[in-house]
Amino acid sequence: MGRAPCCSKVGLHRGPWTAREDSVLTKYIQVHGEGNWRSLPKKAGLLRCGKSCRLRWMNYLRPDIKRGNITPDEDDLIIKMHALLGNRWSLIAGRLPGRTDNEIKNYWNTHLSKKLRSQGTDPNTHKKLRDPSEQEPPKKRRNSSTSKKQKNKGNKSNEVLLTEKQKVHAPKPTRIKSLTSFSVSRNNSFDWTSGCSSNEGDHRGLFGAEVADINNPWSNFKEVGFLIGEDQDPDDHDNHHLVNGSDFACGSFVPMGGDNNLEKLYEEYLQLLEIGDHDDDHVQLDSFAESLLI
DNA sequence: AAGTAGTCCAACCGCCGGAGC
DNA sequence: CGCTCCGGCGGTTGGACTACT
Repeated sequence: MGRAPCCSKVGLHRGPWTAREDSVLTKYIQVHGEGNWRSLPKKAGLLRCGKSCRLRWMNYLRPDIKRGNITPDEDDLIIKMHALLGNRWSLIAGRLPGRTDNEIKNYWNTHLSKKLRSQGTDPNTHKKLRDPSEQEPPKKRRNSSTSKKQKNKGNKSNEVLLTEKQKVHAPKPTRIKSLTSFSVSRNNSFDWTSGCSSNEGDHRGLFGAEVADINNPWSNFKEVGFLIGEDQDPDDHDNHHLVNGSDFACGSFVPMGGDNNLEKLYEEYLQLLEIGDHDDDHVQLDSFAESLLI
C-alpha cells in the first residue's frame, strides 16, 4: 500500500516554472517564510504541489544560491567529500556555500565521475580502476521504454563507503554566507518581514548590511551552518569558515581565525588518508567523517 | 543545412525518517 | 505502539541545447 501523493495532481502545473510563478513564490516566502510546503501553494495562489514549490525554492530561488561555474577548489572539495560521505549530496552541499545538493549531484554525474574515470579512478569507490575498460562508462542512451517502475528499487548503491547508513545528528548542515549577513537556512523558517529588502529584482539585495542589525529577528536564528564566509565575493572560495553547528547553537561560537579552512579540512582529511592500515587509524578516519556529519 | 549524438540541468518521483497524535 | 503527515533526500528523467557528422 503506497502512500497517497503529496497533493492532488489534478489541475496542477508541472514542468518548468514561469517567471510569474517564481515571483509569486518568492514574494510569498519573503512574507511568510519557508515551511508548510503542503499548504503553501494554495495560500500563495500557485497551481503547484508543495514539493515542487519547495524544490524550486531550494534549488533556484533561494537568495543565497550561487550561480555559475564550480571552481576548482569546490571541485576538489566535492571529490574529497564524496570519498568520505558517498552520495550524500545534501551533506556535501552543506559544505559548499551557495551550492545546492541538486547542483552538486548533477555536477558529479556529468563532470566529476567522468573526470575520475579518465584519471583511472572509480568514482564510486575512489579506488584505482584495474581494468582500463572500466574507465569509460557505458554510453548513455535514452531508452524511452525504460519503465520508471524499475527505478528506485533497492537503489542504494551510493552507500559504497557507508555500508551502514550513518546517523546524521542535528543540527543539519545549513549555509551561512557571512557572520554579518545570514542567508536562509536550508531547513528553517523565519520571519522575513524585517531585514528584507524590498528590492524584488535583486534577491541578494535582501541580505544586505541591514540584516546585520543585532536587533533583527535573525539574531534568534538557532540552527547554524558549517561554512561561513566573511566575504560576499562569490569568487572568493577560500574565505569560508568551518564551524560546528552545536558551538553556534550553544552560543559559544567563536569565528575561526584562519583564512583557508577548506584547505585545512583537505589537509586533515589527507593526513588521515595517508595513515597506514592500523585499526586505530580507521577509527580516526571514521571519527573525522562523523565530525562532518554532526 | 539537416540530422544525429551527446551534454546539461531543472524538475519529478518514490522512499525514508521524524514529529505529532 | 501504530498511524498519518510532512519535509527532506537521492535517483532518474525530459527536453533544451550544443557538438559533431
